[in-house]
Amino acid sequence: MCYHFKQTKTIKDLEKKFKATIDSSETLKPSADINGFKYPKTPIITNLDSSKIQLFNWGLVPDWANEDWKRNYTLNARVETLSEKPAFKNYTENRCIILVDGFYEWQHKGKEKIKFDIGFDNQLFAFAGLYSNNTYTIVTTEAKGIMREIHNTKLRMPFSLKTDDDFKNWLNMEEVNPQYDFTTNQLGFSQPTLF
DNA sequence: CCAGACGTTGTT
DNA sequence: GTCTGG
DNA sequence: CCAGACGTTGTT
DNA sequence: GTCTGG
Repeated sequence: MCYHFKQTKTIKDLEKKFKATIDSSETLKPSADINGFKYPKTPIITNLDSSKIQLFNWGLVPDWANEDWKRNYTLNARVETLSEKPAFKNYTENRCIILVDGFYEWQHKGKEKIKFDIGFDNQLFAFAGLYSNNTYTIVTTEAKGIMREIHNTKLRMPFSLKTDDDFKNWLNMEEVNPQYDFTTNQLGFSQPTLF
């Protein structure tokens, strides 16, 4: 799963990395602590117009949902069942990528929980996502590589995209595999990295 | 048949 | 809106 | 979809 | 076996 990530880069950095422009009327708030449970607006790119960076709210709300829709439960979407779930099946072609430079997971060690900052050397990358109206969900997949050590209870990780081809393939419904050669940074302890 | 769900798996 | 548990 | 009913209508 | 309430 993925409920906490960071997007600390500037508009200029985003535009350069993703070869897209952001509408100046939008207010981008770089943050090292983006919490899904607050349904924040964060930068994404949709397959409708990949030349534009837009700000959508995290937590997908289906068209038919009423006002008490629990967005907590649509922060993530399992890639294995996207086309089966009522909340997601209509949106499997509403592809988007979520622009980030890292995310957080807590490794369980006995009773302790150790926080990790995970990414690709703090460089911008993206999560695979789906959107409905102005909301999105982050697609998750089975944990691989180092994520199996860190997210050692649920064994899930965000479906991460790193290269221009990855971005394009996800948006165009082409085959794409998640990247998982993450760099990690243990927070709150002396040693900066593990493994 | 229809009311109720529809989703994921948290650190605080 | 569609699916499903009861 | 499946567990559970599936019957009648007495007074003792 | 078939119907139906939940």
